Amino acid sequence: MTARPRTTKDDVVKAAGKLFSERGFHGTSMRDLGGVLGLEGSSLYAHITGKDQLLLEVISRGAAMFQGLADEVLSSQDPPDVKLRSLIHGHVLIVVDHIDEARTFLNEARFLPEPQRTRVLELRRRYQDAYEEVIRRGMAAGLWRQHPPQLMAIFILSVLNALDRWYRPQGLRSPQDLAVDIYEFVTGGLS
Amino acid sequence: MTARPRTTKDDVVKAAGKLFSERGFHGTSMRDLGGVLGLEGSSLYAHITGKDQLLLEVISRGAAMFQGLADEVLSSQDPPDVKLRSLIHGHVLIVVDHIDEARTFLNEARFLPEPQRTRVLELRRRYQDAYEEVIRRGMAAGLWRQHPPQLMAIFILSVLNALDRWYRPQGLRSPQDLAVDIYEFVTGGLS
DNA sequence: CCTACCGATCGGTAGG
DNA sequence: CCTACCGATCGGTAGG
Repeated sequence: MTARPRTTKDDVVKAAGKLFSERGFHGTSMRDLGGVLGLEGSSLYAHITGKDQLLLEVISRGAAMFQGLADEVLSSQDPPDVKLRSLIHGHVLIVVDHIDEARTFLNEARFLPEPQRTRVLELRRRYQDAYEEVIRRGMAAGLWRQHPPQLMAIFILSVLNALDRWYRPQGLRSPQDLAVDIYEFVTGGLS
Repeated sequence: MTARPRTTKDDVVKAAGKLFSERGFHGTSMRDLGGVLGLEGSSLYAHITGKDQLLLEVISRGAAMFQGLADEVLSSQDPPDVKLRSLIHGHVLIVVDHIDEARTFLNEARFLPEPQRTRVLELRRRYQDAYEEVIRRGMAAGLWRQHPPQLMAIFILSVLNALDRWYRPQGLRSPQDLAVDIYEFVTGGLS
């Protein structure tokens, strides 16, 4: 009655994200990955061409979510403070809902072969630029005190990017509450 | 005339810190490490008993510096705001002056075998508790607005622990300036 | 998707 | 600190 389970490429990429984020890229073997999927390590090569490609695939998923958020917020007509609020809320939700891809994107990109490594670092830079731009406009509009926008962007992203290190789903605070707390904390620093 | 260079255990631990922090523990082989010291990989075992022990040694150096800072600040008679300022300045200086050990302590501890791994995580917890305690006392003294102290400690440490990801010695900002910027940013969030 | 296997590399040891 | 080496494991391929 129940459909026979069949491993798809999506299953492989998801499982790889979990292992890469927990044990690191170099701490994960193809046999480990096969093991959690109930396959031999060599069988994975029916779905992918190599371990490096698998890493790129996981990281690209993470990158796409953050870039999608930045594009959406930047193209809106909201004032800068609302935009910053949207960036923070969106970022928290991405980390909460897709923690493996987010962690791999943030922590394992350095193990990508060139030129992919450089490309991913550029994507992270573009994401940071989105924050910087919103902050700059908010200061220009008199919403926040004057500070170096680049430094403020780094500080805000420091708080957001550390989320994956301590966030636990069973925690008392909902993702929404957490986003509000972070927004208030960082705008306190901007005021 | 010049003394013959001779590799000491300290050289080995320092070089290991550099490689572990740059390439990760599992991305560094004993032969890699020997290579940067001008030795064969097998020669390293005259100085150490194993790769795991080497990781513990690097991490212990990082842990000791942070714990030393926390002990010193907590035992002082300064008011909470001065204590927080001292913690932040001390933390910045540790990261700036000993970035390899700090990064390895922060990022590679999960690869330690048990029970060392748990012990190091407890040290990190104790370090966070120091921040929490200072924040709690500052709030009780009316220096800062009431917020959950644990959450504030996490946010402040998020900014501090992200330092190793972007700090560059050739940057325009001196470590002292940076510490002031961080203090103002996070106390803005506390006010 | 498995079996059988490849050459390369891993952490580590023996003996000097 | 090196040479010579160990068994284990690595990413990956051939063939079915």
